[in-house]
Amino acid sequence: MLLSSRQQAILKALIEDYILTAEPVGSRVLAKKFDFGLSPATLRNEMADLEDEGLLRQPHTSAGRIPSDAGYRIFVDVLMERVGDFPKEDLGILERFTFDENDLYEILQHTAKITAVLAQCTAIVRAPQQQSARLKFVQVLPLSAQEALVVVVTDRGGTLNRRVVLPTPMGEGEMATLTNFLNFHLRNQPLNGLTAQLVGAMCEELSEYASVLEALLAKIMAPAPTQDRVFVANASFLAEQPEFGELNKIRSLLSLLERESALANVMSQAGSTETEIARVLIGREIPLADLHECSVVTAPYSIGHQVFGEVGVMGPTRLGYPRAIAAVETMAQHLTRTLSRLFGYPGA
Amino acid sequence: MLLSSRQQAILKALIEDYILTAEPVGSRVLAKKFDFGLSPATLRNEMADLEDEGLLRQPHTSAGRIPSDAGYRIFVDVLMERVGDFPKEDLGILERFTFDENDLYEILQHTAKITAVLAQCTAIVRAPQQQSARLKFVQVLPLSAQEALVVVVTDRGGTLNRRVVLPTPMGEGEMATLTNFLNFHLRNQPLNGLTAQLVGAMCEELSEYASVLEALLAKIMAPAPTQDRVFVANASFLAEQPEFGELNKIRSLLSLLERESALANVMSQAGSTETEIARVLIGREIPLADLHECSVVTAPYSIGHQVFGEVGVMGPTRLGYPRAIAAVETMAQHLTRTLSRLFGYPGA
DNA sequence: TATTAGCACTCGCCCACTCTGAGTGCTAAA
DNA sequence: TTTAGCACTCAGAGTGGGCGAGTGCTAATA
Repeated sequence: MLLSSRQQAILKALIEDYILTAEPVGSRVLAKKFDFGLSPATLRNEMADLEDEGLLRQPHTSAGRIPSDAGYRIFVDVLMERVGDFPKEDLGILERFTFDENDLYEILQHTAKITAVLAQCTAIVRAPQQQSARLKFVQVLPLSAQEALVVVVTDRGGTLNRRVVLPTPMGEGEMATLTNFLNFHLRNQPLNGLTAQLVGAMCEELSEYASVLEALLAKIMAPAPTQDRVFVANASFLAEQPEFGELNKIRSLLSLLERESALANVMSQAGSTETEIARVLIGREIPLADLHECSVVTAPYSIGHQVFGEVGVMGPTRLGYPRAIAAVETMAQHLTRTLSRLFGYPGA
Repeated sequence: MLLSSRQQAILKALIEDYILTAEPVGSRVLAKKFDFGLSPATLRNEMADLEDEGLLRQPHTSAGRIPSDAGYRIFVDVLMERVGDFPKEDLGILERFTFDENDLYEILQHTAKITAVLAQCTAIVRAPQQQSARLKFVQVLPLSAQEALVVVVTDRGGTLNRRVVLPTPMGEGEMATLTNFLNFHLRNQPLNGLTAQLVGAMCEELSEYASVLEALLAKIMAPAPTQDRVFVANASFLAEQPEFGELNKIRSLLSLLERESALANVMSQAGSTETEIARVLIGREIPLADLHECSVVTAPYSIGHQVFGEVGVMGPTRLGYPRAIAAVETMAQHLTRTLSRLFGYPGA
């Protein structure tokens, strides 16, 4: 199953042509477009061999060849030329977004959009549930004597703002005291780890404010969205692809894109373990029947050395892999940098 | 152009059948399904009259009739029976979402999802740009000696959290002073109304903190997303509709759903002036060619007596109008209540 | 031995054609 | 005013032939 360098060249050319045209590639066009110095007949023989190896297949007898999943795999692993950096005008898009101003989810949504533009296909960004996030900082702000705003900052970049109706009126000084008390006890605690026991202990310690504390802690512990959040951009790209010309396929893909948990699953399973390095899943390698004709490319991003989520793109197996990989890695890096700058507190 | 009550009954029955089946309705099925006590021949005559009035049309000679935009218009304005309340199990969905815990955008996203379930079609929720929002409250929190978190609460329910690198280190006491100073000057100011002049005056007044103030104010004024934000749910519903069986139509609709500004336009123009009252736009009434085969139903929601955005649904002109209207109005009410509770400060 | 030209063969696609059935409009009778 | 009957229309499904792209095989060639 070792390919001669000529076979490699043919396979590479054929795949690149098919990625561009979406048309099965015949021996004649292959000979004409690429200068192998070989006749169509010779190419036919080589192509037949490649088909025997399982790297190409024919949609039907009188059609040209298209790559199989295995063919794409070799293309991605061995044959393909990685693209270097994106041209300036593309990266200019990055600058147009002032990430600094926005909150985590807006940043991720923007990232998805930019990734879609760079990779020229559908983009997906996953942010994991904030369940196990740890509290970095909490502050109780007076809105009125009866109401307070609780601001919680987590080590995952999340900021929760929650409104609490106070059981008893309180002054600003009391709230400041409470803030100090809460920070002392809760800093570095996981949000979902605030057990009834801990709450009880705290209420006991500051028994005069027990009822207020209980109200506050209830809000702080209140579960963030229990699901992973997933941001999709340029979904309509999928509808443009000729391989999804059948209505059923489009429909199943569209509805999949709306099932966030399924998407999150794919993303987290597809992600490589190495941060900011792309991993490619091709066709049936994806453990989800709806995506057996698709490929996904994902790269994890991180905050403070901990993988935080993935930037990914998705398209038919006939995907512009070099571009997709570059886009996904570039954006994962960018995201890691941005998030670390914004949320990576020195003490973390 | 006055319709006899018999014509009205026929028109109503025909539209209701068409909404259910998506098949052109012929005289035979009409006679069979509904008990008019009339023969198909008589119905044919009436249907021909209704067609002359422009309320029905034939896709082709040998097909049944389908409603025209004008026909739907009469159906919606006159004929249709409004649905009362949703059954308990449907409204149960509402309760499952604990709106209280989430921030504005999450609430709106949830609202879109629930609306889609209730109306059984694609849902859209618009939140207008926060440009003209007024500052209700600002607080500077110390993250470290070098960094602060600025929390801005607006009268539109938005909470902005922005990280500021301080030009000079500051203690907590100083930050508290700054917070007081900022609140005194900025309360009730529109965020986009912080002119250079005002900034200058403030810096002059507190000249010792001029550089810090400038950094803080730059962050506070930094534009929120300049576009309206739009939340879409159940987009795949559109792909399921037989009237969008052609790929081109699906594609144009999908790409439209991704152009937030265009959507926001439609929503804001379609919105009625009366809050929580649905307005229906049918087919070519929508000033956007891509939607000439669609209908949208929208109802504005508000915070503190000011219209804030719209809850809407969208589908083919063959839309379940009664359900759609009820869903949209229910959710607009719910949203108004929720947002007023969460963000409608007494002082507003 | 590797390559190439030639040729018969396969098969999807397109087009024209027919047939069928649903639904109509019109006319004449009830 | 309503209805039965009938001729007519037309989309859609099904059929069959021609076209063309592309193949595999064989025999000739370098």
